[in-house]
Amino acid sequence: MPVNTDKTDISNTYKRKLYSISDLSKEFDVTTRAIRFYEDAGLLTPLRQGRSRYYTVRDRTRLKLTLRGKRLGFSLNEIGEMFRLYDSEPGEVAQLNHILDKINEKMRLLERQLEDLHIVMQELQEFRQQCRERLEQMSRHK
Amino acid sequence: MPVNTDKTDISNTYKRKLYSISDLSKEFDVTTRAIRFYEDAGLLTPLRQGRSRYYTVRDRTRLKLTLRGKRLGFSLNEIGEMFRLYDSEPGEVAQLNHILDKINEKMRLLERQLEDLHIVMQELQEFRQQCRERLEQMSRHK
DNA sequence: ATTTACGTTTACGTAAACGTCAATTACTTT
DNA sequence: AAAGTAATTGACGTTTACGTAAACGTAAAT
Repeated sequence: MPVNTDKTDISNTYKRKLYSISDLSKEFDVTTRAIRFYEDAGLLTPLRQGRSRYYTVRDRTRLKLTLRGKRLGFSLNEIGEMFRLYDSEPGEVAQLNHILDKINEKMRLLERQLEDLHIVMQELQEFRQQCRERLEQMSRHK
Repeated sequence: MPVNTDKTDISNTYKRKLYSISDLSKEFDVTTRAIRFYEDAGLLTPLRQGRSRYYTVRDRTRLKLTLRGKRLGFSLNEIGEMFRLYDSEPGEVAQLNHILDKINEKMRLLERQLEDLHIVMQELQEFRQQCRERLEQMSRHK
């Protein structure tokens, strides 16, 4: 549940769309330590009211993207790089082409990963099938 | 190129199907250090002729599987676990069912990863499209 | 015979991604 | 006011997966 005390400047300014660190921690099942660590890594930039952190919808989204990236094996640095690409004002043509290169590189990686994934899943299915046949045999053999 | 001196016991016994550490290192583009590390982790069990290591086809396959597993984000321990499952003599029904549970667990993980992969790839494609449209605009604006 | 290439062991180093205290602050509930 | 609850800031510890360097062995090539 979002933080909502309605007396702080911050929550008025941002109209109740703020999350505390434990809100996010619970929602995504990560420790608060990890969340702060992602901040150190430049992935999150929560508002500060004194010492307290308040996370916007944008932060929440970024956290979600971060965790998804991690599940795909990306390092926090790589994830940060993608965020920076996404946020960069694409002023010049050269800049835009550079971003396109980066995107294509990531895509190649992901395509390879997709291949790997299919192979491993198929192998696992075959193995599972073998196990099931073994079980069949044993039960018929009584 | 596989090791083939034809005078050692080992290469006669295993009929020329042996690889040196640098053969594998080159073929799969991993350092020899990494290969030895995988051995320490119990993933490879090369033959020994004195101090030298000789890798069988089985070792080669396992190395390939190891690297694929790594690309999918599995730890060496998890990879080892899968190898052990695969090698285990499925004596009892209980044992077999346990293996099936493990397999199903991995499959769930991989399915989630597949989802993540599709989502990220789609996001990247959209982003790429935006970049291209920007470029179009700029070139027309000349 | 000695360089060159390849391989081995041992051991310490390192980067990433947090975990785990400990000490402190702040709020709120009793 | 006291106690409990949640958050913060260090700071050090830990695990994983190797890198790197030293010191030595072996075998082929010059």
